[in-house]
Amino acid sequence: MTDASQTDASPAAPPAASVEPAAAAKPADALYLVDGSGFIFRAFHAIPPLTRSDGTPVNAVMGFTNMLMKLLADHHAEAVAVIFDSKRLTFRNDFYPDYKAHRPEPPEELKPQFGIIREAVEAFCVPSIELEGFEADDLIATYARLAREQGRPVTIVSSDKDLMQLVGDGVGMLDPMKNKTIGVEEVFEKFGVTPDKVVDVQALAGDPIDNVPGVPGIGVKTAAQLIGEYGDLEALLERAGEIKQPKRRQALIDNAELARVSKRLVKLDDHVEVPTPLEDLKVREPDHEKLLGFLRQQGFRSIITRVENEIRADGRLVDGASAPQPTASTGEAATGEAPALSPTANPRAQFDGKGSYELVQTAEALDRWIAAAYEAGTLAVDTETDSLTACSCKLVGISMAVEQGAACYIPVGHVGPDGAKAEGSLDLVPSDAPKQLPVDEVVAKLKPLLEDPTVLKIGHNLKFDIQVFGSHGIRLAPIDDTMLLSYVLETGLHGHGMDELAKLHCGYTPITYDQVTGTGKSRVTFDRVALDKATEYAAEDADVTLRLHHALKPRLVPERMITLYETIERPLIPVVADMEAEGILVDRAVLSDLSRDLGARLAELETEVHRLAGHPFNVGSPKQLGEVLFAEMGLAGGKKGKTGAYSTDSATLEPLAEQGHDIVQKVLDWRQLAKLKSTYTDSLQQQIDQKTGRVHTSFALAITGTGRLSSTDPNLQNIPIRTEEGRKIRRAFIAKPGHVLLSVDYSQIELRLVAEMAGIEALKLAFREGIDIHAMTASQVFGVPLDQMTGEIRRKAKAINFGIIYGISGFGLGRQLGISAGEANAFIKTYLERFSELAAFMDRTKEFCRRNGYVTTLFGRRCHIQGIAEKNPARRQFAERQAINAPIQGTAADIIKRAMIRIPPALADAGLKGRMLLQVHDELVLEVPEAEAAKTADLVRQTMEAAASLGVPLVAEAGTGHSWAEAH
DNA sequence: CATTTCACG
DNA sequence: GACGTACGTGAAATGA
Repeated sequence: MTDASQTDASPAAPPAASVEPAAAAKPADALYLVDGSGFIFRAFHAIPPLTRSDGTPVNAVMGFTNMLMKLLADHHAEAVAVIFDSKRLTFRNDFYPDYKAHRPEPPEELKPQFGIIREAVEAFCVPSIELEGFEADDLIATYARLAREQGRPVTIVSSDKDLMQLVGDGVGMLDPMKNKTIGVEEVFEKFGVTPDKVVDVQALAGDPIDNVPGVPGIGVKTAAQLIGEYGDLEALLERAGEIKQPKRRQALIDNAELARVSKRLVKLDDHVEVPTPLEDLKVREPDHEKLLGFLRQQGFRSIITRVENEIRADGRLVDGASAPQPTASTGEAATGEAPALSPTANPRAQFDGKGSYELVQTAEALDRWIAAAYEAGTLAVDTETDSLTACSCKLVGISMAVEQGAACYIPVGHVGPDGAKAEGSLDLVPSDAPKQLPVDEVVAKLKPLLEDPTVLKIGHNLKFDIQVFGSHGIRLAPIDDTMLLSYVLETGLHGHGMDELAKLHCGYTPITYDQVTGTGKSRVTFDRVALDKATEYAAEDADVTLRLHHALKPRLVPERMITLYETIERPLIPVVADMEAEGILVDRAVLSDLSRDLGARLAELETEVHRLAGHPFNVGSPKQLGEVLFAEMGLAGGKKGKTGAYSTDSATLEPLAEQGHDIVQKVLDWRQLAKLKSTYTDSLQQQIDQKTGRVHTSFALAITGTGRLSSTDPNLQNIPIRTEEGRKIRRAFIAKPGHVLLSVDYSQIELRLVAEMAGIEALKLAFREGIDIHAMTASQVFGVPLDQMTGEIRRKAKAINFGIIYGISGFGLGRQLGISAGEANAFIKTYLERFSELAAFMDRTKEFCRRNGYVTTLFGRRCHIQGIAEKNPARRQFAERQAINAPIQGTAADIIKRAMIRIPPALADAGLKGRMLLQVHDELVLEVPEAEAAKTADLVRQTMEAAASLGVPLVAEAGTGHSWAEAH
C-alpha cells in the first residue's frame, strides 16, 4: 500500500488487504489519537439529556468519559492524546474565508460541557493538545506522520470522514461508539476509492456542512467513478474535455479552480509545528483521589463504582487485563448502569454496553458462573455456532448473562488461526490453539442448570438455541424469548431483531455479527474468531438480551398480552424447533428429472420466441421483453410505474395471449417453466441437508404483521400446486420408508372467521348446515336458486368472498373478475345489503384502529397498523384494508398455532409416532407410520377442529399418500 | 441493492 | 372527491 500522503496515479482498485492497527494484540508503542472535538458532538447527540445535581448538563461528558475509559481499558493504551480544535479561524480561512462559515453555534446545553470535558481528560492524566490556527485534524495528521516515521502503529479514535484520508500503512481508525474499526476496506466502502484518493473525491463532491464547494452536480458516487477512471484530480481536470456526459464535462471545466481550492481545504496539513513533542504523549498514572473527586462532582455513580473496583483489584487504574471479574454471587460488581443522575435522565438509555465481560476458560470460572446463575434464578443465554442453519451447525461457544453488565463467554469449539483444534485435555492443546474447556465438560456442567425448572432461561430467538442445545442432549426449559415478547407487544411497529430492539429500548448499538466475522469473501466462521473479540460480541448479546427482558416482560400484564404470549407464542417455540429439526424427505431424483425436462422445453420455447421476435434477446429480462413486445412489435399495452418500463406481468400478457398472439403465449409458458426450474427443481436440490438427507426449512416466528409464520431457506410454504405442471414438484416431497405423508387443512377458515367475527347470521347458519358457501352467497347476491347455480355465477361469488377477506374494493374485485369497477361495486353493494352485519363490522374495525392504532384477533393478538390516520387517501385506504384483513388472517393464525401446540402431546398420549413437519398457514403436514395413518388423521383433524370453539364449526380435511402431491 | 415477477395461503 | 387498489409472505433474476 502506498503512503497515504502521496497521490500517485495508480488506478483506484479495491484494497488488497486492509491494515488493522486497532486489532487485539498491539505493540506497546501504539499511538492513539482521539478526535476530541468530533467526539464531543457525537456524545452529545447520542446520549439523552442528563444533568448533575446543580443542573449542569453532562450527557456529553458522560459519553466522553465512558469512551475514554473504554479506550484505555480495552486497548491497554499507553500512548494517547486527546486533540481539540482551538479557535474557529484556521489557516484555511486565509484562502477561503467561507470555510466552515455556516457552522451553527453549538447548542446551549453543550457549551458548558467543553470545559468539563477538558477537566475529564486531565483527571485521567491523558495529554490534551490544541493549537491556534489549526484544526484538530491537522494535528492528528501530523502526529500520525511523526509516529509512522518511527514505525509505530497509529489508531485515530474518530469516525470523521475527513480523517479517512490518513488511513493505511499502519494508520487505522476506531469508531468507539459503534465499536467499529475503519481500515482501508471501510474507507473504500465509504468513498469508493483508496484512502490516498479520498481528498480528490472530497474535492469534487464537496461538503455542505464544512462549506467545501466541490463541483456542482457531482456527488461522492460520481466523484469516485471519475477518480477511478482518471487516476487523480489533476489528471481529471486536464482531461475533462474527454468526458462524454455534456453536463458533467461542462461542470468540471467551469469549476476546475473551485475543485482545486476544495482539495486544499480538505487536504490535511501533516507538517504542523506541534505544541507537544510526540514523546510526551503518554498516559500517566492518575491521582485516584483527584479522579474520583471529579467523577463525584459529575454524579457518575456507576463509573465511580467501576473505577473503585479497578483500583481495589490491583492498585492500578483502568487496566483491561485485570478488569474486575463480576463476582456475581454477591452481585456487587455487576451493577450495570444504574442511573445515578437527576430525573431528566432517561433510564432506558443508561446502558453504555460495556460491562467487563469474562472469557471463561477454566472449570473454576465456569462453576462460579453457574453458581451465580442459580443464585440469580434467571439467566440470559446465547449460543454461537459456525453457521446459521440450526440443524447442521457446530456449537462454538455459549454466552450467559446473570445480571445487567455481568456476562461471560464460554468458548468450546474455537479453532486456531491455522485451523488447529483445541479439544480434549488442556495439557494437550497445541500452543497456538485457543485455550478452552472441552465441549462435553461444559455441556455436562450446564445441563442441570439449563434444564432446572426453577431457573428461567432467557434468549433472543430461542428456537435456534433450543435446536443447538437439543443436539447436545439438553432440553432448555423454562424459557422466555425476548424476540417474541417484542413481537406480541409491538407487531407491526418495527422488526424484532436484537440489534433493532437494543437501539430502541437501550439506545445502544451492539457489535454486529458482521463486524466480528467480517463480510463478503473475507468472512470467517465464528469458530475462527479470536476469543477476545468473540467474548465481546457474544457476552454482549446475552447482556443485551437480559436488558431487553427487563424492559419488555413487565409490560405483558398491564398491556394484556401475557395470555397470548404464554398460551400461544412461547409454547410454540419448541414445537416449531422440532419441526425444523425433523425436516422433510425430498427425492432428489424426481427433482433432477424435472429439471432436465424443464431445461429442454425452455430451450425450445426460447428459440421459438426468438424466431417470432425476429432476433434473439433475453426472455427473462422484463425490460428487453417489454421493448420487443410493445415497441418493436407494436402490441397494445402501455408503460407504467415510475421507472417508465413496460409492464409485462401475466395480468398484462394474458389478454394478449388470448387475442392469439403466439409469441405472448410462448413467453408466458417460458416464464412459468423458468420459475419452476430456477426456484424449485434446481434450488431445492441444493437445500437437501448432507447429514440428514432431508430439507430443513426455517419458520420465522416474528416476521409477519398478522401472526402468521413465514418460511425461509427454503420457503416451503409456496411449493406450487395451482397448475398441473407445478404440482409435479410436490411428488418430490415424500415420506420415509414405511411411512406416509398426512396433510390436514382447514376448510375456508378465514371466511368462517368473517362470519363469526362480524356476526353474520346467514353465513353462520350456512356453515352450520354444511352448505356450499360460495353457491350460497351467489344465490343471495345474484338471486339465483341453488338448484340453478352455474359455475360462472359461483366463481363470481367466490371472488367476492375472497374480496371481503382482503378488505374489498370495487376496483380490485372488478380487475379480478374482468368486469368494470362500477359493476363490481354493484355486487359489493348487494352483498353488504344481504349480509348487513358485515358493513358494521368493517366500520367498527376501522374506527377501532383509528382510535387505538391497532386491531385485535379473537385471541387478543394486537396488530399495529401504520398509516390509518394518513391524509393521503391511497395510503389510508391501504391501512384500512390491512385493518380489516389482519383480525381475520391473524385469528386463523392463532387457531392453527393452538392446534400445533396440542398435536404433539395428543399424539404422544395416543401412543402414535407421527411427527409434524410443515405448516402452510391453514395446512399441517405430518409424516406418520403407514399403519397409524388413519388413526393419526382422525386425531389431527379433531385437534385442529377443536382448536377454537366458535359459533361456526371449524372443519379440517385430511389426506394421505406417499408424496405431498397425493396427500393434499 | 432495488425492481420485477411469480410461487403459496 | 381525493388516490391508486384487493391481504399476507419469500426467492430468483436482471440491471443500474
